[in-house]
Amino acid sequence: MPELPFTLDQLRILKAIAAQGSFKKAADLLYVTQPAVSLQIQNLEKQLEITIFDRGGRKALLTEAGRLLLEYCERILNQCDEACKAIEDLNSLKGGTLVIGASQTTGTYLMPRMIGLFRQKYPDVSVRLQVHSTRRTGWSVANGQIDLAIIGGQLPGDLENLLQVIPYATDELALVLPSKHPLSNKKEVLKEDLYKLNFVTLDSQSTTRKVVDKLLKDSGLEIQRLKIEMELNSLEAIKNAVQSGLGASFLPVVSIERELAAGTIHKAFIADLEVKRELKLITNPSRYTSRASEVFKKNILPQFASLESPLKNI
Amino acid sequence: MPELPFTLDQLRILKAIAAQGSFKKAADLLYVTQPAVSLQIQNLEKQLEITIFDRGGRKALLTEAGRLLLEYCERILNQCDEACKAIEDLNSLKGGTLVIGASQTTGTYLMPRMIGLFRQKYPDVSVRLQVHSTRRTGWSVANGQIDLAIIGGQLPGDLENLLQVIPYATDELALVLPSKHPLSNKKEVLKEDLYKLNFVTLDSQSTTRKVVDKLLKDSGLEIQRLKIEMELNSLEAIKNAVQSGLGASFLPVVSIERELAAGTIHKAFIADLEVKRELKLITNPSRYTSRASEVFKKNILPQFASLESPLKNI
DNA sequence: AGTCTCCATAAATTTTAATTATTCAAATAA
DNA sequence: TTATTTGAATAATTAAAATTTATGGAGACT
Repeated sequence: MPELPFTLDQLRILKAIAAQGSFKKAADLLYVTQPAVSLQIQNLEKQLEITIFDRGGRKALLTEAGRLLLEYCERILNQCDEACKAIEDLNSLKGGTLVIGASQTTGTYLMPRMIGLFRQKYPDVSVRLQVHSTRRTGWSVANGQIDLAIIGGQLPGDLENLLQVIPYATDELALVLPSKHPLSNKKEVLKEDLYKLNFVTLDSQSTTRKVVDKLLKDSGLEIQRLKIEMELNSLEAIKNAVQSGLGASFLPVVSIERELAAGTIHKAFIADLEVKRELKLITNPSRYTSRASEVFKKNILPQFASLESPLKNI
Repeated sequence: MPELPFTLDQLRILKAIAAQGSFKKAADLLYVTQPAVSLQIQNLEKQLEITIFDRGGRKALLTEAGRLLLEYCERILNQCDEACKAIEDLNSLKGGTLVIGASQTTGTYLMPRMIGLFRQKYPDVSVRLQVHSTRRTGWSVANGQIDLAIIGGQLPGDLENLLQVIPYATDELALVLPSKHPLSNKKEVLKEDLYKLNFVTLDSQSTTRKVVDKLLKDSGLEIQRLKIEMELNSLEAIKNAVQSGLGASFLPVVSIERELAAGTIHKAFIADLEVKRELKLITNPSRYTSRASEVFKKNILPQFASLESPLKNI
């Protein structure tokens, strides 16, 4: 590693003298005294073993070496200014990238709206959405590949206390029926009715499926008595299956808003059962938080938060 | 004038850490202690209001802002290195330009050889030769447009004591005759013989002409008695005229070497007269002396110097 | 748990840079 | 010419900044 033979301050002084044609004027311009300027240039000349200025007459004139150095000087100082600007832009969210993680469900039905809102406010920050399993998403947050993530399931225990997990909204997992199903006419269904239904479910690897199973079990249902007609690995496929009358399912309400509005699918109310899960924001507290990530958490997410979410208090 | 938000040292440290992945290793690399590195990065982060490194785990990882800054950092440091190299080259004569002034005579017959020798030794220094009148050459040296000059005449009085004038060689102004001229057979001619000759001379503006006139006058000749056949403004033209038998002339020996060797022109020895002028190096002592100029004066010129020249003692 | 590595922090020291005051030299003006 | 002004160099002092030594704490590896 070679020593640096000059400092940016010296270059700045050099540039000022060259522009002003005088040590004194340069000193005034830089708000320092004239000897400060003289000494710095002397140091510079000593270190580079060159003479930079001809101080003969009234004006300080550049020597050949001086002109050469000045060229580089201007280039270097310009680069410095540019660097500053780029950093400022990053600070003021006029640049940079926000990397968001999400599970299949949140990534498909929730994130597009959130990201849309964010981009509307900060059009100069580019956003990258990575949809992966809850597990993998968690790890990405842990090792910094992802700035923040929204998940609907449970993190592996080891990650749970490594990361900051903030529930910000509840997502109902609604019992949905084909619109021409007999139960669709009832005002509400009972737990017992569930055993009579054929279910189309997500495959058992899925986080959402696990959540549903756990919630049903916790509320006293014997899930092994539920009849599973088929297992699919896509919510869209399940929605189609339900609409075709193949069976019932528990689906996140966020994923069926359009179908409910169109009436092609029926959402049943269960008298004595509420299947709800929490949507959580996960971040890595032991890592640097980008300004964009900060803003997303503070300004965007609360607009999607339930009333009881801690985010509402920010 | 904006303040500089960082120093080159900080950038150097940043680069080292990024390369080594560790504050400590960077410190070792730069031969400083680890806290020095830590503090500088902290200052940098404070001044730019960004976080540059994620110091969570075993390795120090760049944040987004850090990566951005590093890009500029590398560019800036590269420019610095380049600047150093350019300066070094200039110091070691691997670049730069030497501007030499000369009068017509020296410029035509002497400088090409000198410059040839210089370029042979320092092929990376480009040389610019400016041939002008002695007067104009003198002024160019005075105001720094020319690094050094070789002249054969007298400088205007005001320049004389402003510039450094070093006689480095004597140049004989030989009496030359057509080879078939009757006097060419004599071993030597006398002053008196000059009055019988027809002269072809430089025009009266020329420095060389003035020098010749002055020298002849000083040695007791009545120059108005000398018959001037014609006045030309080019040495080459005069040489041709002499070779064609049109008359005699006083010419610098340096300008007729080829013709003497070929025998197409005759150089007469005058018994009681030596017409010699001094060739002088002129420089401006109150101005910066480039390395190239220094070297030219110390290494090249002495090879063309007469024994009694002060340059021989360097 | 224990050890090791790495980074942060604090206090002291050293180094560097800036200021004030003064001198010197050249350019301008009387 | 001499006096005055202006710009730069120098010296001594003061102020600021970076570096070091010493120490503490947190995470990683055994």
